[in-house]
Amino acid sequence: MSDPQSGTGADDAAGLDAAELDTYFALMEAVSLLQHSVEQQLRAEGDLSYVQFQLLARLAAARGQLTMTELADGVVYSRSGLTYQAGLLEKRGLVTRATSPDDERGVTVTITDAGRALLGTVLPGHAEVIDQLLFERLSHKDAKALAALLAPVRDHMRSTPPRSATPRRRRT
Amino acid sequence: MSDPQSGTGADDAAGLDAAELDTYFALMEAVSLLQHSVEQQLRAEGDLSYVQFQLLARLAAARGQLTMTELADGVVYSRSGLTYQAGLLEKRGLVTRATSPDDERGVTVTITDAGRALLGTVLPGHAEVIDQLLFERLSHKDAKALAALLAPVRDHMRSTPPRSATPRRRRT
DNA sequence: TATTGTTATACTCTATAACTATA
DNA sequence: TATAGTTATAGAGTATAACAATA
Repeated sequence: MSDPQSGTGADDAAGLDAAELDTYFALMEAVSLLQHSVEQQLRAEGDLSYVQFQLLARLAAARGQLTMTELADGVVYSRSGLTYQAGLLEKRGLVTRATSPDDERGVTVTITDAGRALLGTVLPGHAEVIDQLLFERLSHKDAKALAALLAPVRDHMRSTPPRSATPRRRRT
Repeated sequence: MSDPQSGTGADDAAGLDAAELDTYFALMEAVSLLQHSVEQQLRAEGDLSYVQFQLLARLAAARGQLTMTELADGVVYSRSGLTYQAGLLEKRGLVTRATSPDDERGVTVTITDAGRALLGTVLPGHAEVIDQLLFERLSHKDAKALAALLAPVRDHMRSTPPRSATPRRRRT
Protein backbone atom coordinates (compact mmCIF):
# COMPACT_ATOMS: atom_id res chain seq x y z
CA MET A 1 0.00 0.00 0.00
CA SER A 2 2.98 2.28 0.28
CA ASP A 3 3.51 2.42 -3.42
CA PRO A 4 1.30 4.80 -5.39
CA GLN A 5 1.13 2.33 -8.24
CA SER A 6 -0.49 -0.36 -6.19
CA GLY A 7 -3.91 1.20 -6.29
CA THR A 8 -4.65 1.11 -9.96
CA GLY A 9 -8.35 1.25 -9.59
CA ALA A 10 -8.60 -2.52 -9.68
CA ASP A 11 -7.08 -3.42 -6.34
CA ASP A 12 -6.82 -6.98 -7.43
CA ALA A 13 -5.34 -7.19 -10.88
CA ALA A 14 -6.66 -10.54 -11.98
CA GLY A 15 -4.65 -13.01 -9.98
CA LEU A 16 -2.26 -10.65 -8.26
CA ASP A 17 -3.12 -9.40 -4.81
CA ALA A 18 -2.02 -6.03 -3.48
CA ALA A 19 1.03 -7.46 -1.74
CA GLU A 20 2.22 -9.10 -4.93
CA LEU A 21 1.73 -5.89 -6.88
CA ASP A 22 3.81 -4.09 -4.27
CA THR A 23 6.55 -6.65 -4.62
CA TYR A 24 6.51 -6.38 -8.38
CA PHE A 25 6.61 -2.61 -8.50
CA ALA A 26 9.26 -2.39 -5.81
CA LEU A 27 11.40 -4.79 -7.80
CA MET A 28 10.96 -2.94 -11.05
CA GLU A 29 11.51 0.50 -9.60
CA ALA A 30 14.55 -0.45 -7.56
CA VAL A 31 16.24 -2.05 -10.53
CA SER A 32 15.29 0.83 -12.78
CA LEU A 33 16.98 3.27 -10.45
CA LEU A 34 19.97 1.00 -9.96
CA GLN A 35 20.37 0.43 -13.66
CA HIS A 36 20.21 4.10 -14.42
CA SER A 37 22.95 4.91 -11.92
CA VAL A 38 25.06 2.01 -13.03
CA GLU A 39 24.80 3.02 -16.66
CA GLN A 40 25.89 6.53 -15.85
CA GLN A 41 28.92 5.20 -14.03
CA LEU A 42 29.89 2.85 -16.85
CA ARG A 43 29.43 5.54 -19.45
CA ALA A 44 31.39 8.10 -17.47
CA GLU A 45 34.32 5.91 -16.53
CA GLY A 46 34.56 3.52 -19.44
CA ASP A 47 32.25 4.81 -22.16
CA LEU A 48 30.42 1.49 -21.95
CA SER A 49 26.75 0.62 -22.04
CA TYR A 50 25.52 -1.95 -19.55
CA VAL A 51 25.15 -4.48 -22.34
CA GLN A 52 28.75 -3.95 -23.40
CA PHE A 53 29.87 -4.27 -19.82
CA GLN A 54 28.03 -7.55 -19.51
CA LEU A 55 29.61 -8.88 -22.67
CA LEU A 56 33.11 -8.05 -21.45
CA ALA A 57 32.36 -9.48 -18.02
CA ARG A 58 31.05 -12.71 -19.48
CA LEU A 59 34.07 -13.09 -21.70
CA ALA A 60 36.43 -12.50 -18.81
CA ALA A 61 34.51 -15.00 -16.71
CA ALA A 62 34.68 -17.56 -19.52
CA ARG A 63 38.48 -17.63 -19.65
CA GLY A 64 38.51 -15.12 -22.47
CA GLN A 65 36.45 -16.52 -25.30
CA LEU A 66 32.94 -17.44 -26.26
CA THR A 67 31.04 -17.99 -29.44
CA MET A 68 28.54 -15.36 -30.51
CA THR A 69 25.59 -17.54 -29.61
CA GLU A 70 26.98 -18.33 -26.17
CA LEU A 71 27.72 -14.67 -25.65
CA ALA A 72 24.23 -13.59 -26.63
CA ASP A 73 22.53 -15.83 -24.09
CA GLY A 74 20.62 -13.77 -21.58
CA VAL A 75 22.23 -10.49 -22.55
CA VAL A 76 20.62 -9.69 -25.85
CA TYR A 77 17.36 -10.77 -27.40
CA SER A 78 18.25 -10.74 -31.08
CA ARG A 79 21.20 -11.91 -33.14
CA SER A 80 21.66 -8.63 -34.90
CA GLY A 81 21.76 -6.84 -31.59
CA LEU A 82 24.77 -8.80 -30.57
CA THR A 83 26.48 -8.35 -33.92
CA TYR A 84 26.02 -4.62 -33.46
CA GLN A 85 27.42 -4.54 -29.94
CA ALA A 86 30.27 -6.90 -30.72
CA GLY A 87 31.11 -4.70 -33.66
CA LEU A 88 31.38 -1.68 -31.40
CA LEU A 89 33.60 -3.53 -28.96
CA GLU A 90 35.79 -4.77 -31.78
CA LYS A 91 36.16 -1.29 -33.25
CA ARG A 92 37.49 -0.14 -29.91
CA GLY A 93 39.91 -3.05 -29.72
CA LEU A 94 38.27 -4.52 -26.65
CA VAL A 95 37.46 -7.84 -28.31
CA THR A 96 38.51 -9.81 -31.38
CA ARG A 97 36.33 -11.84 -33.69
CA ALA A 98 37.53 -14.85 -35.66
CA THR A 99 35.95 -17.84 -37.34
CA SER A 100 35.70 -20.75 -34.92
CA PRO A 101 38.24 -23.51 -35.64
CA ASP A 102 35.84 -26.38 -34.96
CA ASP A 103 32.72 -24.98 -36.59
CA GLU A 104 33.33 -22.75 -39.56
CA ARG A 105 29.92 -21.16 -39.24
CA GLY A 106 30.62 -19.91 -35.76
CA VAL A 107 32.53 -16.83 -34.68
CA THR A 108 34.69 -16.91 -31.59
CA VAL A 109 34.86 -13.65 -29.67
CA THR A 110 37.96 -13.08 -27.57
CA ILE A 111 38.53 -10.37 -25.03
CA THR A 112 41.78 -8.44 -25.54
CA ASP A 113 44.20 -7.13 -22.95
CA ALA A 114 42.69 -3.71 -23.53
CA GLY A 115 39.29 -5.20 -22.82
CA ARG A 116 40.46 -6.70 -19.57
CA ALA A 117 42.16 -3.48 -18.65
CA LEU A 118 39.02 -1.47 -19.24
CA LEU A 119 37.03 -3.91 -17.18
CA GLY A 120 39.57 -3.44 -14.41
CA THR A 121 39.27 0.31 -14.69
CA VAL A 122 35.52 0.28 -14.52
CA LEU A 123 34.88 -2.35 -11.87
CA PRO A 124 35.84 -0.40 -8.73
CA GLY A 125 33.50 2.44 -9.51
CA HIS A 126 30.84 -0.01 -10.53
CA ALA A 127 31.12 -1.84 -7.25
CA GLU A 128 30.98 1.44 -5.42
CA VAL A 129 27.68 2.43 -7.01
CA ILE A 130 26.16 -0.95 -6.26
CA ASP A 131 27.44 -0.78 -2.74
CA GLN A 132 25.99 2.66 -2.11
CA LEU A 133 22.68 2.05 -3.80
CA LEU A 134 21.87 -1.59 -3.26
CA PHE A 135 23.80 -2.71 -0.22
CA GLU A 136 23.85 0.39 1.91
CA ARG A 137 20.45 -0.47 3.35
CA LEU A 138 20.96 -4.22 3.27
CA SER A 139 22.80 -6.25 5.90
CA HIS A 140 25.00 -9.05 4.69
CA LYS A 141 22.40 -11.43 5.97
CA ASP A 142 19.64 -9.66 4.06
CA ALA A 143 21.77 -9.59 0.93
CA LYS A 144 22.12 -13.34 1.13
CA ALA A 145 18.42 -13.72 1.75
CA LEU A 146 17.72 -11.60 -1.31
CA ALA A 147 20.02 -13.74 -3.44
CA ALA A 148 18.38 -16.88 -2.11
CA LEU A 149 14.97 -15.56 -3.10
CA LEU A 150 16.05 -14.35 -6.52
CA ALA A 151 18.20 -17.25 -7.71
CA PRO A 152 15.33 -19.71 -8.22
CA VAL A 153 13.21 -16.97 -9.77
CA ARG A 154 15.95 -16.13 -12.22
CA ASP A 155 16.52 -19.77 -13.06
CA HIS A 156 12.85 -20.24 -13.70
CA MET A 157 12.73 -17.17 -15.92
CA ARG A 158 15.75 -18.38 -17.86
CA SER A 159 14.06 -21.64 -18.69
CA THR A 160 10.61 -20.24 -19.40
CA PRO A 161 9.91 -19.73 -23.10
CA PRO A 162 8.98 -16.20 -24.07
CA ARG A 163 5.28 -15.48 -24.01
CA SER A 164 5.38 -14.16 -27.56
CA ALA A 165 4.40 -17.58 -28.86
CA THR A 166 1.15 -17.43 -26.91
CA PRO A 167 -0.38 -14.04 -27.69
CA ARG A 168 -2.97 -14.74 -25.05
CA ARG A 169 -6.36 -13.70 -26.30
CA ARG A 170 -8.28 -12.04 -23.51
CA ARG A 171 -10.49 -9.44 -25.12
CA THR A 172 -13.66 -8.68 -23.18
CA MET B 1 29.23 -18.97 -7.48
CA SER B 2 26.41 -20.31 -9.63
CA ASP B 3 26.40 -17.28 -11.86
CA PRO B 4 28.99 -17.21 -14.62
CA GLN B 5 29.35 -13.48 -14.22
CA SER B 6 30.52 -13.70 -10.64
CA GLY B 7 34.01 -14.76 -11.53
CA THR B 8 35.18 -11.75 -13.47
CA GLY B 9 38.84 -12.37 -12.92
CA ALA B 10 38.86 -10.19 -9.86
CA ASP B 11 36.88 -12.30 -7.43
CA ASP B 12 36.53 -9.35 -5.15
CA ALA B 13 35.48 -6.32 -7.10
CA ALA B 14 36.70 -3.60 -4.77
CA GLY B 15 34.27 -3.68 -1.91
CA LEU B 16 31.86 -6.29 -3.17
CA ASP B 17 32.36 -9.89 -2.19
CA ALA B 18 31.31 -12.82 -4.33
CA ALA B 19 27.98 -13.20 -2.58
CA GLU B 20 27.10 -9.58 -3.17
CA LEU B 21 28.04 -9.86 -6.83
CA ASP B 22 25.78 -12.89 -7.09
CA THR B 23 22.95 -10.96 -5.55
CA TYR B 24 23.49 -8.03 -7.88
CA PHE B 25 23.66 -10.10 -11.04
CA ALA B 26 20.70 -12.24 -10.04
CA LEU B 27 18.68 -9.10 -9.47
CA MET B 28 19.65 -7.52 -12.76
CA GLU B 29 19.16 -10.63 -14.81
CA ALA B 30 15.83 -11.56 -13.28
CA VAL B 31 14.43 -8.10 -13.86
CA SER B 32 15.83 -7.96 -17.35
CA LEU B 33 14.03 -11.17 -18.25
CA LEU B 34 10.87 -10.06 -16.50
CA GLN B 35 10.90 -6.68 -18.16
CA HIS B 36 11.40 -8.18 -21.57
CA SER B 37 8.42 -10.50 -21.18
CA VAL B 38 6.29 -7.79 -19.70
CA GLU B 39 7.07 -5.42 -22.53
CA GLN B 40 6.12 -8.01 -25.08
CA GLN B 41 2.80 -8.53 -23.34
CA LEU B 42 2.04 -4.82 -23.13
CA ARG B 43 3.00 -4.27 -26.74
CA ALA B 44 0.98 -7.22 -27.97
CA GLU B 45 -2.17 -6.57 -26.00
CA GLY B 46 -2.21 -2.79 -25.71
CA ASP B 47 0.49 -1.44 -28.01
CA LEU B 48 2.07 0.16 -24.95
CA SER B 49 5.66 0.46 -23.84
CA TYR B 50 6.39 -0.18 -20.19
CA VAL B 51 6.95 3.52 -19.62
CA GLN B 52 3.56 4.34 -21.12
CA PHE B 53 1.95 1.66 -18.96
CA GLN B 54 3.57 3.17 -15.87
CA LEU B 55 2.31 6.61 -16.77
CA LEU B 56 -1.26 5.38 -17.19
CA ALA B 57 -1.03 3.33 -14.00
CA ARG B 58 0.24 6.29 -12.03
CA LEU B 59 -2.49 8.52 -13.33
CA ALA B 60 -5.15 5.97 -12.48
CA ALA B 61 -3.67 5.57 -9.02
CA ALA B 62 -3.64 9.34 -8.53
CA ARG B 63 -7.39 9.73 -9.00
CA GLY B 64 -6.89 10.61 -12.65
CA GLN B 65 -4.61 13.58 -12.81
CA LEU B 66 -1.05 14.66 -12.18
CA THR B 67 1.19 17.45 -13.30
CA MET B 68 3.97 16.66 -15.74
CA THR B 69 6.63 16.96 -13.07
CA GLU B 70 4.77 14.69 -10.70
CA LEU B 71 4.20 12.22 -13.47
CA ALA B 72 7.84 12.15 -14.47
CA ASP B 73 9.06 11.27 -11.01
CA GLY B 74 10.74 7.89 -11.01
CA VAL B 75 9.47 6.92 -14.44
CA VAL B 76 11.53 9.05 -16.76
CA TYR B 77 14.90 10.70 -16.36
CA SER B 78 14.49 13.74 -18.56
CA ARG B 79 11.78 16.32 -19.11
CA SER B 80 11.75 15.91 -22.84
CA GLY B 81 11.35 12.18 -22.46
CA LEU B 82 8.10 12.69 -20.65
CA THR B 83 6.87 15.27 -23.13
CA TYR B 84 7.51 12.74 -25.86
CA GLN B 85 5.68 9.91 -24.11
CA ALA B 86 2.79 12.09 -22.99
CA GLY B 87 2.48 13.29 -26.55
CA LEU B 88 2.11 9.74 -27.78
CA LEU B 89 -0.51 8.96 -25.15
CA GLU B 90 -2.38 12.13 -26.01
CA LYS B 91 -2.36 11.34 -29.72
CA ARG B 92 -4.03 8.05 -28.95
CA GLY B 93 -6.62 9.72 -26.76
CA LEU B 94 -5.47 7.95 -23.62
CA VAL B 95 -4.67 11.16 -21.75
CA THR B 96 -5.46 14.86 -21.99
CA ARG B 97 -3.13 17.76 -21.36
CA ALA B 98 -4.25 21.16 -20.16
CA THR B 99 -2.67 24.14 -18.47
CA SER B 100 -2.89 23.81 -14.71
CA PRO B 101 -5.45 26.16 -13.15
CA ASP B 102 -3.35 27.09 -10.12
CA ASP B 103 0.04 27.41 -11.82
CA GLU B 104 -0.08 28.59 -15.40
CA ARG B 105 3.37 27.18 -16.08
CA GLY B 106 2.28 23.69 -15.25
CA VAL B 107 0.45 21.17 -17.37
CA THR B 108 -2.08 18.82 -15.83
CA VAL B 109 -2.29 15.41 -17.43
CA THR B 110 -5.59 13.58 -17.10
CA ILE B 111 -6.32 9.99 -17.97
CA THR B 112 -9.35 9.54 -20.23
CA ASP B 113 -11.98 6.84 -20.15
CA ALA B 114 -10.21 5.26 -23.09
CA GLY B 115 -7.02 5.30 -21.06
CA ARG B 116 -8.68 3.57 -18.14
CA ALA B 117 -10.29 1.10 -20.48
CA LEU B 118 -6.97 0.22 -22.08
CA LEU B 119 -5.42 -0.22 -18.66
CA GLY B 120 -8.24 -2.57 -17.82
CA THR B 121 -7.68 -4.50 -21.00
CA VAL B 122 -4.00 -4.88 -20.43
CA LEU B 123 -3.87 -5.60 -16.71
CA PRO B 124 -5.09 -9.21 -16.68
CA GLY B 125 -2.47 -10.37 -19.14
CA HIS B 126 0.10 -8.29 -17.36
CA ALA B 127 -0.71 -9.92 -14.07
CA GLU B 128 -0.57 -13.29 -15.70
CA VAL B 129 2.95 -12.78 -16.99
CA ILE B 130 4.13 -11.56 -13.61
CA ASP B 131 2.44 -14.46 -11.94
CA GLN B 132 4.02 -17.01 -14.22
CA LEU B 133 7.48 -15.52 -14.24
CA LEU B 134 7.95 -13.93 -10.86
CA PHE B 135 5.59 -15.65 -8.48
CA GLU B 136 5.48 -19.16 -9.85
CA ARG B 137 8.59 -20.08 -7.89
CA LEU B 138 7.85 -17.83 -4.92
CA SER B 139 5.56 -18.71 -2.06
CA HIS B 140 3.34 -15.97 -0.71
CA LYS B 141 5.57 -15.83 2.29
CA ASP B 142 8.67 -15.45 0.15
CA ALA B 143 6.97 -12.79 -1.95
CA LYS B 144 6.34 -10.79 1.18
CA ALA B 145 9.90 -11.32 2.32
CA LEU B 146 11.12 -10.07 -1.05
CA ALA B 147 8.97 -6.98 -0.79
CA ALA B 148 10.23 -6.36 2.72
CA LEU B 149 13.81 -6.53 1.55
CA LEU B 150 13.26 -4.36 -1.51
CA ALA B 151 11.12 -1.60 -0.08
CA PRO B 152 13.86 0.04 2.01
CA VAL B 153 16.32 -0.40 -0.83
CA ARG B 154 13.98 1.30 -3.25
CA ASP B 155 13.28 4.11 -0.82
CA HIS B 156 16.98 4.67 -0.32
CA MET B 157 17.58 4.72 -4.05
CA ARG B 158 14.76 7.19 -4.55
CA SER B 159 16.33 9.63 -2.13
CA THR B 160 19.92 9.17 -3.22
CA PRO B 161 21.15 11.84 -5.64
CA PRO B 162 22.47 10.53 -8.96
CA ARG B 163 26.16 9.80 -8.98
CA SER B 164 26.63 11.95 -12.05
CA ALA B 165 27.57 14.88 -9.85
CA THR B 166 30.57 12.97 -8.53
CA PRO B 167 32.34 11.63 -11.62
CA ARG B 168 34.54 9.61 -9.29
CA ARG B 169 38.10 9.83 -10.55
CA ARG B 170 39.76 6.45 -10.22
CA ARG B 171 42.26 6.22 -13.05
CA THR B 172 45.26 4.04 -12.32
C1' DT C 1 16.01 34.40 -11.42
C1' DA C 2 14.08 29.95 -10.99
C1' DT C 3 10.75 26.75 -12.62
C1' DT C 4 7.62 24.36 -16.02
C1' DG C 5 7.30 22.46 -20.14
C1' DT C 6 8.20 22.12 -25.31
C1' DT C 7 10.93 21.71 -29.45
C1' DA C 8 14.72 20.51 -32.44
C1' DT C 9 18.15 17.57 -33.05
C1' DA C 10 21.32 14.01 -32.83
C1' DC C 11 22.28 9.65 -31.27
C1' DT C 12 21.96 4.93 -29.38
C1' DC C 13 19.87 0.84 -29.45
C1' DT C 14 16.79 -2.79 -30.98
C1' DA C 15 14.39 -5.80 -34.11
C1' DT C 16 12.82 -7.77 -38.58
C1' DA C 17 13.78 -9.65 -42.79
C1' DA C 18 16.74 -10.96 -46.40
C1' DC C 19 21.00 -12.97 -47.23
C1' DT C 20 25.49 -15.91 -47.10
C1' DA C 21 27.86 -19.84 -45.71
C1' DT C 22 28.62 -23.98 -43.29
C1' DA C 23 26.78 -28.58 -40.98
C1' DT D 1 17.16 -28.36 -43.97
C1' DA D 2 18.84 -26.25 -40.00
C1' DT D 3 22.13 -23.36 -37.80
C1' DA D 4 25.55 -19.21 -37.23
C1' DG D 5 26.20 -14.86 -38.21
C1' DT D 6 25.94 -10.39 -40.90
C1' DT D 7 23.74 -6.58 -43.22
C1' DA D 8 20.31 -3.22 -44.39
C1' DT D 9 16.95 -0.70 -42.74
C1' DA D 10 13.50 1.23 -40.18
C1' DG D 11 11.57 2.65 -35.83
C1' DA D 12 11.39 3.63 -30.88
C1' DG D 13 13.32 5.93 -27.25
C1' DT D 14 16.49 9.10 -24.86
C1' DA D 15 19.10 13.14 -23.75
C1' DT D 16 21.00 17.83 -24.43
C1' DA D 17 20.49 22.40 -25.37
C1' DA D 18 17.96 26.32 -26.73
C1' DC D 19 13.69 28.31 -26.11
C1' DA D 20 9.12 30.55 -24.31
C1' DA D 21 6.23 31.60 -20.57
C1' DT D 22 4.97 32.06 -15.87
C1' DA D 23 6.22 32.60 -10.64
